[in-house]
Amino acid sequence: MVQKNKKPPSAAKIEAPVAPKRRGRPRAYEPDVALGKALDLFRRDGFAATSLDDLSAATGMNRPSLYGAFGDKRELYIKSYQRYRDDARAAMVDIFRADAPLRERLERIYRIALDIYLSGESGPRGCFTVMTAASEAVSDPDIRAMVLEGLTELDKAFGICFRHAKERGELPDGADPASLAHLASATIHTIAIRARARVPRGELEAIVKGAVDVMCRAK
Amino acid sequence: MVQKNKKPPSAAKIEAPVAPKRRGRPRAYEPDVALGKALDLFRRDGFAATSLDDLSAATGMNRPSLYGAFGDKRELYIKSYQRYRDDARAAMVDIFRADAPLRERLERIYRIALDIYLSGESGPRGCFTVMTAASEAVSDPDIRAMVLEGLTELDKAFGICFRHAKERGELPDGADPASLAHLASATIHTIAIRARARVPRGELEAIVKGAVDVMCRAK
DNA sequence: ATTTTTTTGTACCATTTCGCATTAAATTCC
DNA sequence: GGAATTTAATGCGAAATGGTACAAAAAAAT
Repeated sequence: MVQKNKKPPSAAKIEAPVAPKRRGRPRAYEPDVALGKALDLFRRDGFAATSLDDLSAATGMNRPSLYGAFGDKRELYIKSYQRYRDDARAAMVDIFRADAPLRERLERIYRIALDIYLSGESGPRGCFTVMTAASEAVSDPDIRAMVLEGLTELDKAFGICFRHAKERGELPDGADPASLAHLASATIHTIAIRARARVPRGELEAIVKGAVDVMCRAK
Repeated sequence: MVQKNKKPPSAAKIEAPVAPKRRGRPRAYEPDVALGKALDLFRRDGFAATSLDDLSAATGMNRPSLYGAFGDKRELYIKSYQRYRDDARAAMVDIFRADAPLRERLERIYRIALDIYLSGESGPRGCFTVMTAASEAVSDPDIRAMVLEGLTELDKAFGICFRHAKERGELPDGADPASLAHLASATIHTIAIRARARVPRGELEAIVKGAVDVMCRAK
């Protein structure tokens, strides 16, 4: 039995949006929730320390199903990271777009960030980028590209915030939006790291408050 | 043959400082340089991805010798981390102690930090704490304690800097040394992460310059 | 009912991993 | 020179790892 083409050539244009009425045995998992479980594991333990057995147990999928659905371990890791970035972006994009005073926007962003970093039953989960992706970035060009993309995306979003605030007169003329944006990103990074060391939320919030004060002081 | 006491009880007070004239076969390695090699590996690949074979090859010691000299993998990791922290502290302590203007002190600290993070033949090595230790910190209390200690130590050192600067009138009365210290640490953290993503030194220096400008602006 | 298609479940394989047991080598003390 | 002692070197072994082959199962299509 030679199976050569993965997609039947006849079904070229038909793209069922809801219930594609798949042909064979139905899958016993939902890809989205499975990917979420994999993401949790990778985020907690990193790439190397997460075994396929762990992933299999957490997702409820056996190894061949995992492989068929997401590819090998590295592909699953990358898909998990993409998922993480999508979720984080979705949680922040509204705030970045919103037309609110600078301080309020910053406070809301950092509140979301703390929620992301501190959630998790078995300890704070930290930030995927900072905790594991940055480590892989040195040796893996694809992951490195994703990390760089994420870093500059955050810088840019903060940059728009500060430029906007400056135009509105919330910042002094001498203020440099790009530098402030880097400081805002740096504050994200430092709380991600500290969260991982189990620094309690109150302390992290104090650090954030101090940073916001410095970044917003229009003196 | 039962060997029970590791040290001969008779040599209680004698502590030869230079050449102890050891009794058996001389070791073929220097513990210090071997630990340095192990540190390089752990820093590059993290705990899980570094195998004892890798460590054995890099140090030139075979596995049992490694084991005898440093204990198991986790102990070696911890000793490597201690070594890293000692080196980093030694490289910075003079600058922190020095009595120089704030801006100059900060610039020198960041120059050292960049040197540490960007050195290495096979890509930038980044910061041990940020790259691998913070990941282990969630599950390993000992490593967590070391990470926390390192974080607060840096915060405190910067804090002294800023308090000192404020007393000297280099900062406005409204400036909060503690908040500025956290921002200074955050800048360390952000360049450590970016270095790992192979952001070139020039960009990192620009980020540092902007951060220093914000932290030093005495307006 | 039979065929086709897709997924599941079990089991397996080659490799790697950590740790240690054992023997050989090199040095000091007597 | 020989005993004692410390280290090096080889290699074993049990367990874990990433990946896959293969057959059974569950659905649609004919």
